[in-house]
Amino acid sequence: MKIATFNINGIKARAQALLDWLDEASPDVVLLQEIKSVDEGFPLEPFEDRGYNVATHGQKSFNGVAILSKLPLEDVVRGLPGDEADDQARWIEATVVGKQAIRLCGLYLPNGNPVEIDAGGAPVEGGKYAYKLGWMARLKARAEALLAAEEPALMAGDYNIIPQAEDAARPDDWREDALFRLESREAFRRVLNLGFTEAVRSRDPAPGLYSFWDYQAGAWQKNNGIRIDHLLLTPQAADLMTGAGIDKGVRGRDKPSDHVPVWVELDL
DNA sequence: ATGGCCGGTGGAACCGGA
Repeated sequence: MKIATFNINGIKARAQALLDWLDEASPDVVLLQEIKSVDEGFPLEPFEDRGYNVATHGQKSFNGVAILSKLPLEDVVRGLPGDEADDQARWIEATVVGKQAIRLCGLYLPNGNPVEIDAGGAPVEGGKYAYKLGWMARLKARAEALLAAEEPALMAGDYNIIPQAEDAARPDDWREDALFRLESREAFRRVLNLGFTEAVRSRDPAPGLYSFWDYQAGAWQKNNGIRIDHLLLTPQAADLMTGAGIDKGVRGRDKPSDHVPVWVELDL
């Protein structure tokens, strides 16, 4: 079973690009981020024509996540638990059943910029950086529950986290950015250290693996990228992993997203 | 060497992204 994550940056503007990639990569499941659409605006027909079931959790203009799956989507849950006041559409999960069942969580973690911290270094309450770190604390709680189930599961999506310096072409440019600041990396590490395996890095230790290249300043042409899209597997899912990769070439096509698909192959 | 974008909204410039 091939499971991918792809920040599509607008499903209506990117439907054809996504369909082209689906036709050649044939993933069984795709976790989408930044659909930038309400549920009713998602163009279902071409995906259903290709045999995908679709579950969406959208909102107007921004954010929005979705799952495409060739297998039926069961027990769909929308929204990350832990804050009833959070109305941003950044989390969706569902179960699919192959040889065995796997719980799939798709996420669009807040960017967190601009970083607002007070004189003592604490994130300013109500600011975007505090929202990011608070969201990551909620993510950790959900991650602990997934691990406690001791079953195959994954949490994948646009984490907006550069885990280590080798995950950026120019790490010095990101030192104080919300994607790479120490608090951000520590929060990501706390989740990983619960016992997750990050699919791509676990299989390839090489630097220079990126999943995002900015539209600005010729970032793609200079290969000035960062790796911020990740697939985190529970031990029971990691034991089934047979491959993982990044479809870098997608970034070089016409009208691309600024992210590319990242995928894992599981024996189930 | 330097600077460089894009989608959505709504109907012109902004907002938000990373």
